Amino acid sequence: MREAGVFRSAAEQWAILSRGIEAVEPESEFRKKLEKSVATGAPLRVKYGIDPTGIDVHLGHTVPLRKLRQFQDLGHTAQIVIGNYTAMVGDPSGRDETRARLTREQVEVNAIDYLAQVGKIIDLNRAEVFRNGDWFGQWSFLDVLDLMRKMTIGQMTAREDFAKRIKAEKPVYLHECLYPLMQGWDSVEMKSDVELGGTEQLFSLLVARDLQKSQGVEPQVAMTLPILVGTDGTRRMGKSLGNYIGVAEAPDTQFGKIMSVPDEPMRQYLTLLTDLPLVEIEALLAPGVNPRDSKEVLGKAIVTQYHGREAAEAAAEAFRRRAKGEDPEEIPVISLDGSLLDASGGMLGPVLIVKLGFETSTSNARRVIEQGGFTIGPDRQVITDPKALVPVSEGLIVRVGKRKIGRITLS
RNA sequence: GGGUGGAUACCCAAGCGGCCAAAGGGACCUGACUGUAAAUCAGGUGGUUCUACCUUCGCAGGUUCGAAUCCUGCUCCACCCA
Repeated sequence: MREAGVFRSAAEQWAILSRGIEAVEPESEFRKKLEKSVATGAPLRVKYGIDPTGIDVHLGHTVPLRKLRQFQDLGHTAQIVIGNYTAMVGDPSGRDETRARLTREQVEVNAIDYLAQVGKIIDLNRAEVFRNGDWFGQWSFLDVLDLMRKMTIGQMTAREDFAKRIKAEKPVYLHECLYPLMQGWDSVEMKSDVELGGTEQLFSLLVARDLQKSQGVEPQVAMTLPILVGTDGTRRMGKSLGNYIGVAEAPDTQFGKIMSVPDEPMRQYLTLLTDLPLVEIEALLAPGVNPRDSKEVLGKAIVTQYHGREAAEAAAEAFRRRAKGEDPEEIPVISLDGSLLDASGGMLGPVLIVKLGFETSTSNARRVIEQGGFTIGPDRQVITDPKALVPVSEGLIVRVGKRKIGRITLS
């Protein structure tokens, strides 16, 4: 941590801050702000907005958050704004569908949960936290109209995401048009110098400049970061797409998901999600290096950030065992109601699988059995007949597929 | 306000009276293989007391031996005209 008013040179800061970014608009203004900050000893206020719409902060969110942390480490002020009011509007950015509206209560619960997760990356003790309901909640309809007159339909519909939806004959609601204006107004209230966001946020980030100028506030610069692709390697990481890795997820899950990411986005992941020096990253990506080994380095680096080095090593080890077909060191114990067994201590396979929570329907469990994905005991006896009675005993090890495993304890 | 087109399983999207639990793609699951929970290949994916039965094609009714498919009303969406 640095003392307030003590900064590295603007050039040094630029070298650190420009890593992995998509763009800074306008760049010259940003350099000037840095220089001015060094000269006057006044830290820059760097804003990052979060919509408390869900509860899982994933690696995609950490890209701007990690950048914000870099600013913090250089002595600047992190400004987190919780869009508790805008969440009730729904951000259209990068979306081809309208977002659902959330209730006040949901938003507040989410906000608190969010901050807890964000705290893994940002030092919240040194950050300013805002809620935009603090100002929007006070507004009258007249204020809203005043805000709306700052932009035209033409400007609005020029946005790619809206244009796309219009072309696809999908609805664009008026309230969604208000979103960038509201987000921009946050910057007016917060007097932000820099705002971070994904590339799809560029429009909103620039709207803020106009609003700030109109209110006599020094305009912010927009720093955009690449959109992280998800574990499928093609689409953006997102909760609704089911291709995300959450910061709150278990070490094994995080590690496993990293290993399942296709080879292509490796460079992006290494650059944006780790602090590894760029030369080391190039070495990991060099031809001849087994991508599996590079992914292991990446996986460990990421799990370490959220769970510590020890957990990362353990996750890597557990993964290796699984890959070799060995059982994990610790097999979870699952209790089973003994009265469900018949007189000879047997149970139908599909029923057993559902009772253990490995599948949600007996039909599904039946299919898994027919496909040879169900084994029992230390010698991994394969059961392929869904009608066969499985002899259940205390301590029996049951496996479904490659990842689901449990040791039965009767109760 | 008028007109036209549309609403199908997790998502996209065929089907337009019986052969439809509903083509195809994505996603997911299982198996084989391996560089791994990559890639590739094969199979599977509404539910159940499973060679049968039950529930599903925006919602509610109706016609018919029989409807996702035809008719009526309703809800929602897009586009065109005003």
